[in-house]
Amino acid sequence: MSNCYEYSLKPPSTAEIVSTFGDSDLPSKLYRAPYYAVESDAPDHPREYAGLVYHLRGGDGLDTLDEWTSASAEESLDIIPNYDKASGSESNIWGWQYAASPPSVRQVRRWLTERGKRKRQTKPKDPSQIDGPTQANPYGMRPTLNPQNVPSVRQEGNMEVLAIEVFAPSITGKLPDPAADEVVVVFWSIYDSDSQNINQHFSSLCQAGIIAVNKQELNSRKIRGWSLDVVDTELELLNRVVDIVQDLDPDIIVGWDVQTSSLGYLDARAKSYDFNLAEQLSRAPGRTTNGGTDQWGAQTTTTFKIVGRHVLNLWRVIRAEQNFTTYTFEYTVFQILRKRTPHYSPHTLTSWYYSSVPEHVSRLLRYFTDRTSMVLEIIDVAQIVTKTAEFARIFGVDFFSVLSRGSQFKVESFMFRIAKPESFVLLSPSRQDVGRQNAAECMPLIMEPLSAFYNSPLLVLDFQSLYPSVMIAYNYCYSTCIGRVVDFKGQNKFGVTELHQPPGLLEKLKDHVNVAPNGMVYVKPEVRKGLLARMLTELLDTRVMVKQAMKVTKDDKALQRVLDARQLGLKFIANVTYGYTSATFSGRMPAVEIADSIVQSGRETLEKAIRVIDSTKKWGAKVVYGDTDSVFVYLIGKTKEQAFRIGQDIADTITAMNPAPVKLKFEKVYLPCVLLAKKRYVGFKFENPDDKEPVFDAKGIETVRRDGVPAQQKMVETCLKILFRTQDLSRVKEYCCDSWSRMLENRISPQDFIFAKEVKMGTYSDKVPPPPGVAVAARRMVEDSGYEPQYGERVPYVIIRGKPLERLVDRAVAPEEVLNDSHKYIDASYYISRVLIPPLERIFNLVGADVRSWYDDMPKALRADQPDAYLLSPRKVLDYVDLANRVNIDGHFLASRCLTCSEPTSYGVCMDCRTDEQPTIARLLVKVGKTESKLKNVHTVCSSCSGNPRYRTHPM
DNA sequence: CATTTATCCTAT
DNA sequence: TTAGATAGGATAAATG
Repeated sequence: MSNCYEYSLKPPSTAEIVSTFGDSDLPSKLYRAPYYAVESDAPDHPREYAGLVYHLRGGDGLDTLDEWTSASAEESLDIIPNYDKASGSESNIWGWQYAASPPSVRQVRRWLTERGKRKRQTKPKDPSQIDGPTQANPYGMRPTLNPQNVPSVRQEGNMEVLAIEVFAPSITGKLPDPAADEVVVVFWSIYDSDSQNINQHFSSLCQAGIIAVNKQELNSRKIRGWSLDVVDTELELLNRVVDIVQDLDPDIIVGWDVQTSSLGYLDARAKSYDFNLAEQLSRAPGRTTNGGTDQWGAQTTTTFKIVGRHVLNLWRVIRAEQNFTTYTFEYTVFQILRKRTPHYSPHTLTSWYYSSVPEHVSRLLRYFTDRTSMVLEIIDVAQIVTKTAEFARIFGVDFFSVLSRGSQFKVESFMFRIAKPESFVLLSPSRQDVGRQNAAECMPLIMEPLSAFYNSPLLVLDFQSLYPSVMIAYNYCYSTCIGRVVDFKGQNKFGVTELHQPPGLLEKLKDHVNVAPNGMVYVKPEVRKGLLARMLTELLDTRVMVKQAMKVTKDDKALQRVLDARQLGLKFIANVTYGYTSATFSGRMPAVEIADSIVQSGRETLEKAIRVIDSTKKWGAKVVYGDTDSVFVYLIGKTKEQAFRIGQDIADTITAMNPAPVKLKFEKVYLPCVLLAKKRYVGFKFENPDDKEPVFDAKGIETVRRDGVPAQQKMVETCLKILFRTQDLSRVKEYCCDSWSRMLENRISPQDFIFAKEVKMGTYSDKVPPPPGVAVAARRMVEDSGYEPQYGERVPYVIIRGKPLERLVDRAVAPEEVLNDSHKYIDASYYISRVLIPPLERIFNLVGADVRSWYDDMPKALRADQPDAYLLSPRKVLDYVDLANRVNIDGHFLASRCLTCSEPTSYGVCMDCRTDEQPTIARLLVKVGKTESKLKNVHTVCSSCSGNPRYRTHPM
């Protein structure tokens, strides 16, 4: 390790744990925490802080230790092992010290008795790496932040990742139920997440195996690259899994879904043998952190935890990282690995397992081995481990906290590293204190846009990191505020506390203060540079350095990835620091007054910029929209080239008007563009003057939202493109009418009409009908008790034709139902009237077209048998009930014609054709072939047309 | 027919 | 125990 601040992200090995804590007294929680503080005024729940122990009193049995009630911060530090008070170094705490959270009474006692006896193991210090400010390092930043000081690729920093998937046949054909269905095969694969590996072929880095319960057909089937291990019983199989985990000793265990399959299923099975899997797999034998209900884990990461190893629930990791319309394994594989993978129902898999055809068994094994290695491949391609590890280093928190904890924890951890050398102690308000804060009074500026179609260049400029810049420029911080200009309600409240400044302070400092627009007074940097300003300056500067480093190391792919992750981590902290001050609901140390100062200053900065732009004659510009930190400037009658010049001029002028580092950046030119509403606009984007082809760029509208259907996204985008390219409304109309008639004739792919929205079971009000996705999921739960959507899972559904006035919820069904039930039809008129027309109407109203009339005026022949409930009043709909019923009956007959000879029948293939087998089969095969090639064609056309892989159909 | 409530998802 | 913020648009369905 190159410097003393380097610490590993890997959990400790069993040997290390035992050598640190001894066999008999392992801490209950081995996740590495930097160090802990016990707060003084929340006796019920001492809260851990990534920082100093500054008071040790009350709470968690510690109240028996009377002598500590009056302990000063200085004294308290002594009880932390290896804390070197003289130098302020905590090097060993950052090393392999693992702390329980919070320290037990026993642990504190032991620290007490061992104090003094303990031999300190501080490493010799390199002067450039001392925490305190030096000339080279004026703010005493951790060397970790300096890209030059950190070896970008560590010799032993890589982690071993083990993927586990399991197969349990289910007799019922439903999802396997851990209470009844035994696990018969376990698949595992391990790889080394070293970022140096990117040039090697992925499969060459893996080692993999299958553990199967003895079965004749299975024993003879081999999969290349996978060792086969045969056992006699399920219990033996579980023991083999434990052996393998202990033997390979991975740092991370992963499954696509570790709650209901993979490890979660194994754990549930293990319970029936009274066998604690988590305990067996752990690195601290006999320890587990599981038990009880862990709602938080279930909703964010995983409830299954193993002491000493990280358990990743891959779908949740992906959900947090990527914006997908669904998070099925198949869809994720397609999006990330760019390949297709089939999905088989538990019923099919089970039938393969019991099949006597050897091919079936092979197929089953192949399916799962592929799945297991793809889990690792996703982790590799999406850079999950390396990215998370880099974030952990930047934030100064442990690996798992990067995934499991919120932004406050990370800001705090980072802030503390700046606060400590300054001898600042963060206060720790109680929930009540936080709740008693004043209400926020300031709001960002969001202009009402001049909604229109803009045919001349529209400039977009935004202030780069406005809030962090404001904090730096005006020195807004906890540590620089000296109160209000005028007392509020007779009090001088500041955040969660009361300010008691010495009398005469303001007089003394009156030439050295900034007064924020909300009436708070802050000292200028020459008096004291604020903690937040200091931290943000470092963050932004370091980020610039990292970005520069990226430019000069273009050839080193591994390094690029690390640097990119580092840059993103820095950006993250800078962006959420404002949020930390304004976290009024759950805040750990919020201060509304600071948040208000920032917001109001930001607002005034923007307002001033707008005034200047509007009033500067030479630009001939008009501000038509602005949101928080951005301005949209219309340059009527100017060319694209002029626009780029003026844009740069505006940016420079406004930047020069503002204190550093506030900077207005010229972002892009839209030509043409549509402003629809606040936070909703779309245009053809040019980022450079010499860009030839514009990029379709939309914000807030249906094309970028995930609560519509693919057809809606495609149609809105295509119509907009036609409008932008040709400005010919008749072409748009032609396209729309064409699409609608195809829908009415049912010449559509159901794929394009699937909604998929998040479902959060257990959070819904029972006063109103549930959202459609919830109703669909609930119905499926009745059918298959094993099925319960995970918290936040996106449940797909389509809307089918139903009786008029039937509620939408009752017409929402799972997509498979439409495919499997010939009486169910996608409700084309619902989709047209309620899903497709409204967004188009909003857009084309602005150019004077009436989209709905296009539909109303369409040749009605096609729609004669479908009264359109959405065009009628509810009363009139009732008149149509009879007709609708007839239509339904008619539809029934129409759909039920023999597939080969077209004679009416209700059996798919009529009895006559059934008896005449050979020609029927031949005809059916021809039909299947034709239909398949048709479908393939459609897919090709579809994807080539949209050009966006996101809209390509995928296996469900 | 307008307003309110519940829900979802996005912009900044 | 955990948990950045607010503003805003949109739909469905109940309510006044």
